[in-house]
Amino acid sequence: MSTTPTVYDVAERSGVSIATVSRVYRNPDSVRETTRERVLAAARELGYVPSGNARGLASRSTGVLGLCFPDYSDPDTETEAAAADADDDHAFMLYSDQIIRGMERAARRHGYALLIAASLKGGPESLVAKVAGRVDGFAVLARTVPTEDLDVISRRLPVVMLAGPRENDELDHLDHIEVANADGQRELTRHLIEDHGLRRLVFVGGSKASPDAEARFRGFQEACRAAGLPVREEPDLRTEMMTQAEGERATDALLDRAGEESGDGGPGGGTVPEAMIFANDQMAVGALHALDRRGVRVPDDVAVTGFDGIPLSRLVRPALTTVRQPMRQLGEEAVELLVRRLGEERDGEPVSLMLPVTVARRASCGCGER
Amino acid sequence: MSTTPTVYDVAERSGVSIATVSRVYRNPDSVRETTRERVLAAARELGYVPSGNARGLASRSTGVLGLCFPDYSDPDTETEAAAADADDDHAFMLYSDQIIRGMERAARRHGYALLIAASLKGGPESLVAKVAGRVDGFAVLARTVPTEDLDVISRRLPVVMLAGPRENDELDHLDHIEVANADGQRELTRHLIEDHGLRRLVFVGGSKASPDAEARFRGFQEACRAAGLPVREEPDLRTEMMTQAEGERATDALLDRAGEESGDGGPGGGTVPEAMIFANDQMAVGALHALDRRGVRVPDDVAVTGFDGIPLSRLVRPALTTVRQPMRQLGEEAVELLVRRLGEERDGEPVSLMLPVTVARRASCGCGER
DNA sequence: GCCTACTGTGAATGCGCTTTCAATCCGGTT
DNA sequence: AACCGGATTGAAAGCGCATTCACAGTAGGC
Repeated sequence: MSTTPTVYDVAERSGVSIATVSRVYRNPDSVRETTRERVLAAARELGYVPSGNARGLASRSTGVLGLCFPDYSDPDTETEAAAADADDDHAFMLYSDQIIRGMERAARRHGYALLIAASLKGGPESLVAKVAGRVDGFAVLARTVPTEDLDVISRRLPVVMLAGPRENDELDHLDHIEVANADGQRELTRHLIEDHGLRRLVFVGGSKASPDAEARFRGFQEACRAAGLPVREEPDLRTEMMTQAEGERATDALLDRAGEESGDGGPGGGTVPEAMIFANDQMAVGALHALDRRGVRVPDDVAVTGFDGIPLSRLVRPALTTVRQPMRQLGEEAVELLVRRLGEERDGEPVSLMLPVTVARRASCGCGER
Repeated sequence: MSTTPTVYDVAERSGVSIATVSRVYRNPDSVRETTRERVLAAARELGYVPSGNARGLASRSTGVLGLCFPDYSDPDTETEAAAADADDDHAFMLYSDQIIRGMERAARRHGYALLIAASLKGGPESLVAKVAGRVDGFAVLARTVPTEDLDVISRRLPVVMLAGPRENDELDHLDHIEVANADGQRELTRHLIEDHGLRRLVFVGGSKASPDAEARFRGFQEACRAAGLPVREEPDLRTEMMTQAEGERATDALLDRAGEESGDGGPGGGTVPEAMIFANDQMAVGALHALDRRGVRVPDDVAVTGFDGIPLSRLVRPALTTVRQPMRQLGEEAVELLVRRLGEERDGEPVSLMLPVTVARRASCGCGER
């Protein structure tokens, strides 16, 4: 590893010019076979590997696409987490993992590599500079990068925003891909109401800061309205995090509340819900635990639904009825869009895709096997 | 996006030289505050983002680490898989996902970004060139990159090999991190023998091509030898793939065989095993299905164990006793090692780490909750 | 009021490769 | 034997930034 060989070394050793060496790698057919062999042999002997940087600099393109996503987990809990191997942590990760996987695959198909970087909350623009400067284009999970930075960067290279609604008008020139949260929740709710004849529904949402959760709640509202059920202004319960633990807690809270109310004489055994609708799978799984613990049977006593379609959702018993999010596809679409932006459609109207979701009817609502 | 601004543009606009612009980004404190502000303002107005390529070229380092791992899934099954969302596929991915996650985190801690690239089987050196040229160092999952290429590349930048034993002598100058497969399986087997008093064990391994599976089998052999049990030369059964489906099939085969043998009068109810030991969790989970189907109770009638500690392993019922592989840690260690190689310990004896594993005693062997 | 010691900044060079543009080579022609 | 068109190859000019090295200011010290 004394001094890394360059085109010059290879050129000298094989008795050609550096231009020819370059051509051997870039466009092999334009070099006579005998020459090519000679160059490749020299390269092999020298241990030559073309410098991506020099290549990129000279050709003004890196062949790399990027992805910025939120940090996996709290740095604080890191040491404990390593041992504890927390469930929530695991499930959370799948979210971005799926996107990574989708992007990686699509990127490879187009001959790109994938650069990934999680943004730590505090870290300012180091992330941005690091990634933005080394890629031909990249995708950002909503709320990962400060709007201001995005604004600057998007002037230099294509950026596509993933999930979450357009944040504000400043960024509406960016391409954007989201998932049909509202549609999915509406359809799922409709299913519960019409196909299962359930009426007393409760919706457990996340914080207002989660655009996904909010969109889902809107879908819920729409379904209620369409069915002529009372439409509430707010979720029956909000949680700060959308974790299993919170879902469990929320369930306890709801059932306790219902118990008290029916205890003091509600209207006809009253307020115990027939269906508990959670804004994501994590919470729904937590709810299943809580219900199991309290001896409430699912779906016989109460139906439970989630949202996301994480793998865990169909491993639990009863398998969770949910809305499957095409996260992998989201990643793939992001790449397709970027590639298009890097090709013919350099400019052109900003695109805004909404990926369709599908309702997975499983046991926890009374459908499916078991 | 007409023409992307460069240092020159920023320099001109802010009335300084390009050297000063560069300093503002590289070493802000060396520039007077008023000047710095002026430069940053100009940069913002212009939408300037430093070119990672130019930076890397000039400073001979990229600030990026790489990871090469095997392709996620068959390209053939891609379209079906998207819909089918195959379980095996999912679980397999977790393997590399965990490593990615570990590397990403550690890399970020050290100020590096992570470049990932799955290697397609056919693709020749494109992968190598693509990644190797753009990173300061990288990790390779065993058998992902042709030995020959690795040899060339490792002369240019640090490479650490993950999992799998050293392949052969040619590569023994590479750093190498593996997981204590044999130790783990030995300890797990010892547990079954000594703590549960089980004697009639069967081991289901994978193909000989899997070094991990082979190492695990060795651990099994050692435990048998230590306990004075008969030591077999080969696993009781080998499967081609190590999937759930195969595990299920293998289980059927074993039980059918045992049934026949005891049917024709084996010695005392004889050859039905007391414990079925699988070389990985996937197969063990498949086995649980098969056993459930056949009405064989676990762990009462037979104990079952896996290896890997995939999340699924503790979601199944009964929860699977297994050996937990620290994949995330593996990723982190890889980065630590690379960083060290890029720092003080540029050269020095090749390191070979073996990460300790821990046995997770759960219900499927008769331990644990439930 | 001249000299030393810094602090900030600019000029210039090169990192390793791609990419015209032009020169050279080749076999076949006239 | 001079000539021609395409196939190969070379020469040279950057790509955008980091980094000496040297040079202006500016203080502080005598």
